[in-house]
Amino acid sequence: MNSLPVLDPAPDDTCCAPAGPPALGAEEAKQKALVFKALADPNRLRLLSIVKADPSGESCVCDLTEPLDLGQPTVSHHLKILVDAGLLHREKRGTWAYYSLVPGALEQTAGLLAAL
Amino acid sequence: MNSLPVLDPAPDDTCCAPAGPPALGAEEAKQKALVFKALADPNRLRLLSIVKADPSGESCVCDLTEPLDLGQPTVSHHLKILVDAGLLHREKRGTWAYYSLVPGALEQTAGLLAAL
DNA sequence: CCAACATATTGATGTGTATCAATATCAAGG
DNA sequence: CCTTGATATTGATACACATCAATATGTTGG
Repeated sequence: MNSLPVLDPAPDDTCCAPAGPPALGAEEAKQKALVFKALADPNRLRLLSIVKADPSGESCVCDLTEPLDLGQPTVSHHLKILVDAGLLHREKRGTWAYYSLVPGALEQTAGLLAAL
Repeated sequence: MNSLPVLDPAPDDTCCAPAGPPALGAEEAKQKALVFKALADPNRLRLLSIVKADPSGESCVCDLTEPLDLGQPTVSHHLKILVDAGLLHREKRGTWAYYSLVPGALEQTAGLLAAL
């Protein structure tokens, strides 16, 4: 009920600031920090890595619980955080939920660093 | 007493893995997560931004406390985390401590995302 | 409709962290 | 030496978060 795609839009203060604050504004910083918060956990990095490495480009939860040695609810929780951050895409087919990288999301996140 | 430069070295398992694990290993993931943990706070992102934006390339703590509206010990704490992550460099000249971006650190961090 | 299975949600718990007040360290000036 | 000023460290507190057990939801097959 609370999906907040942090990466996609962000079209509010990156353009022609009228009296631009000298550096990163508080709001902007909070938004960007959300993405890095999603990346600030070893298991979530591994989840991204596994999903990215899969030849089919997607993985279901059942394929992700075992390599991380975590319980299924925990993996589900981490996946939700990655989806909310705009890094992963979730598609449910039948009983299974398939997760895949949002195209360009990692590159866009890398761009956040360059734009600091 | 506990400086752990996460970014600089990392020359232990990026080369010719003998029986390479399918994706990101647990150790490697923990290391990388440390850098993103350092970035996962709005105030730390703003600190980096301010230091980067300064024409002289460096800022002292006294210049950083005011724009963030935080106490001096808190700013000092955040700066330490950024230094430990290998993102900032600290140089003390006289009474003042000057912080500057570690050259290439942000680009290297962006590279971590591409290498997932 | 019911049983079985995959995933998500909830509640509880321990750990980490951001912040501040108080104090310590340490350099410069008198 | 002592005082002043800048930065760092410590202790305490409130809040966020990672994890799991238990349960709910929802889908497939009989």
